[in-house]
Amino acid sequence: MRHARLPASEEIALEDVFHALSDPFRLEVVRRLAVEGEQSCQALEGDRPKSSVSHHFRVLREAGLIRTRNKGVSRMNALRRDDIEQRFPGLLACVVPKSGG
Amino acid sequence: MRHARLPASEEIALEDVFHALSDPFRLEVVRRLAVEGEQSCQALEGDRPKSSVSHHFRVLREAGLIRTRNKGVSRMNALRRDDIEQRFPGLLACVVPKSGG
DNA sequence: TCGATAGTTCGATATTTTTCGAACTTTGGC
DNA sequence: GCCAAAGTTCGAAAAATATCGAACTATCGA
Repeated sequence: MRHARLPASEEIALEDVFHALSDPFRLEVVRRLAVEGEQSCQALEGDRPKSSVSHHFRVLREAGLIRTRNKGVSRMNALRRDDIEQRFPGLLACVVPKSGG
Repeated sequence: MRHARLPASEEIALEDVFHALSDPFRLEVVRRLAVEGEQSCQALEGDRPKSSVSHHFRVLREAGLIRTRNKGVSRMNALRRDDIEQRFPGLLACVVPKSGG
């Protein structure tokens, strides 16, 4: 299983982040990861076939928004909060519902 | 000349804003409007033909990012700073170079 | 090792965007 | 009214994305 490339924090490009977040499904995924923490792809798929879900997670990963690790038979996706905050301070706050504040 | 619709502040959709800003040319336009203030389309066109420039300004307008008014023979485009800030506080700060502060 | 589960990759098709020329509209100046 | 300048709109062609099934990979448990 070849893993898709993960940009370093400094390499995250604003255009790519915006493109990734311009899709309603992906925006919702990011919001849920922000609120609920690390999740498997399956936990966030709607009715979509898995190839479509996988595609959207890949876009998020390549944009630098999420990181994926193996956990048993599934893969857990986590928002790269600190990396994003460091690179584009305040961006996440615009995206996620105000989280306990 | 039928004017493209301009969403009210409350109608501005985050997906649309992100889509509008995911294009390098449009992102640059927004940055320049932020720094230099109101500009004609011509002042910001690169080498592009005017139909292409017009298209990009329309995307920005329909996303709710800019407002356009007639000024003599040209049209001046202004960033909808307050509307955007009201709807998505902090978003513009992620996009524009830190402006004296 | 076999089967099941969770994702990924590939390939083809569909949809959306972008690009650009040509024709058109609006405004200003003569 | 006529011409030029600045944009807009239309239409067609090119490019980028999204969708989805099928085949493939990796991990767990029996």
